[in-house]
Parts: sequence; structure tokens; C-alpha cells
Amino acid sequence: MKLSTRTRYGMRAIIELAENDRKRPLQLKVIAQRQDISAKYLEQLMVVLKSAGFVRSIRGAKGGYLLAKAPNQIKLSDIFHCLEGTVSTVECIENEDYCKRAADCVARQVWTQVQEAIENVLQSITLQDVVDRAKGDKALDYQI
Amino acid sequence: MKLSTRTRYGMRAIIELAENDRKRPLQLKVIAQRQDISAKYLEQLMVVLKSAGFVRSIRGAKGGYLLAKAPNQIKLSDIFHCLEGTVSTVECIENEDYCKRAADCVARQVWTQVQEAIENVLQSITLQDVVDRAKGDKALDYQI
DNA sequence: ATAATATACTACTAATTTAGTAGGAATAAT
DNA sequence: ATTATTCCTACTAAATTAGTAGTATATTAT
Repeated sequence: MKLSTRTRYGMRAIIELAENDRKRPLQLKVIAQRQDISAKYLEQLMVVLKSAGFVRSIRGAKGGYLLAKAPNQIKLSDIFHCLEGTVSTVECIENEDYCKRAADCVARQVWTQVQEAIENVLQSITLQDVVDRAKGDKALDYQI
Repeated sequence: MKLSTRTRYGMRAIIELAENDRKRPLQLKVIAQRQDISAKYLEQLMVVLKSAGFVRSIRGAKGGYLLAKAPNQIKLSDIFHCLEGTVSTVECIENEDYCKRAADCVARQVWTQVQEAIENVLQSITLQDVVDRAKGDKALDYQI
């Protein structure tokens, strides 16, 4: 049950933006370099994040990307849904017609529980929380 | 974050076995038919479940498959791990060397939380629980 | 013994998805 | 004008997943 690089890269990229000053745009190139991601590939992921309204872009020289909302207004679940094409662990959760057994399928019940557990975690964390956590970690480093 | 059919099919198959009388073997063909799975494909999944010790088989005429342990001794997490090749949402959770940033990567922390949530759900459910649930559902049907 | 019924094993193939590349167009700053 | 950047579209490569095929082996029943 691996996450796609799509989701992994996209999440890391938007965390970079959340950690970045919201006034100065951060260039794709820089994010790609810092996160060791193919710039061309990341470009496509940014399109997705942009059209979903999480980031905005400034074109041309000195352009780049910015977080479009306050980091405490963006839940990880939102980003996750936007990146990971399929939200559900199994098709039949969203689409009951997918399988005729759906209505009384115990396996489906289990996968629903799993999915809800995932949702709960991701809904409970905002980008702000992630940024705070990162800062906390760094503060800890200095104490050593 | 879709589950592989491997996991979905395998889980449904072993639930069939758990629902079945533990004395009489259930044939692959029957499971495949009931669950609408390619018999030849399921065959390969049964090998996996067998070598992991969850099911045992009886060859030859009147043969088939049986649950190898009491259903209350098999947690869904065990089956899940055995079927779903990769247990972790991201490689770096198990293998810290996979990425040099791992040690202080906040994304990694998030995925770890997600993974733990999944584990918790699956560890809390045994095959017996699933069987009981299925029976409960059927009992409910009759009342209508 | 032989036929019938099952699982066991190995190898191949097809389909789908995922990841990544390429190249140029549009836009903005200097 | 030149440079730096995002934007857009299409293509390609790699990997994974799902499924098929055929043969070997074991067991039961007649």
C-alpha cells in the first residue's frame, strides 16, 4: 500500500512552500533541488496543486510559487485527496454499484474502517502543524 | 491509495474460509466462483496465504483449502502484511537509509502516523470478528 | 489400475499505472 | 532584447499488477 511519488513529492513540495515566507515566491527549481525531485515532473504536480487552489504562481523572472491560503487553513487530507487520484482504498466504498455484493460485504466494511482511520489522521493535521513540528525539531537540534 | 486486487481478493478468499466449516475443505473453484475471481489468479494468492501459514490445503479429489488456525487467532493485519507486498506507505519508514533526509523529515512523520492508524485498525480485528459481523448482518436481514 | 478431481509449480503475457522527459509558448523583470 | 520563470501538450519508459497457460503431482472413487 505504497503512496505514489505523486503524493509524496507533492506533499513535500507544499510543505516547502508552507515553510517559506509567504511574500516571496519560491521557484520550482529550488523546491525540486531541495527535495531531490525531477523539476519537470514536479511541474506537473504543481499544476494540480494550483488548480485545486492550494498554491498560486507568479510567472516570469523572479516568479515562483506561493501558498494560496494560510497554512492553518489547509488540512493534509485536502492535499492528499487532490494528489492521490483515488481517495478510497477500494472502489466499492464510494461507488456501491461497482460490486453487487457491496451492500453486505464484510470486507468492504473493514476497508471502510481503514479508510476512515486514514482520513482522521490527515484531517487532524494542518500545514501549520507540520511547519511547527519542523521548527520544533530544529530547535531540538540546537539544544544538543 | 488503492489496495491491490491481490489484497482485496486474498482477504475475501480467506474470509470465505473463515466462514466455512473447518472440517471440510473448500475448493478454490468454489471460492473463485462465489467471489468472482479468476481461479488461476486466486491460486497464486492461496500459495502466499498457505506459505504464511494462514491456510492449509488438501490435494486431490475432495480436496481444497482450510483455515490453518482458529479464526480468532488470525488478525487482519497479519493477512494484510502477507498479501500487500509493501506494508509501509513510504519506503523510508522501514528503511531510514532510503533517504538522507529521513531523520528530520516531517512528511515522513505524517506518513508514519497514517501507517500506524491503519495498523491499529487491522490489528484490532480478527477473522472471527469478521465472521461474527457477517452473521450479524444476515440475522438482521431475516428480521426485515 | 484407471479415471476424475484437486492443488502445486513455473513461466509467460497483457494491461494499466506511474514516473519521467522533451520542447516550445507565454509572461514578467531587468 | 535578454533572461528567467511558469504553462501547456505530448510522448516515452519503466514498473507493477493482473491474468493466462500448461504441466506435474496427489488423492479419491470405481
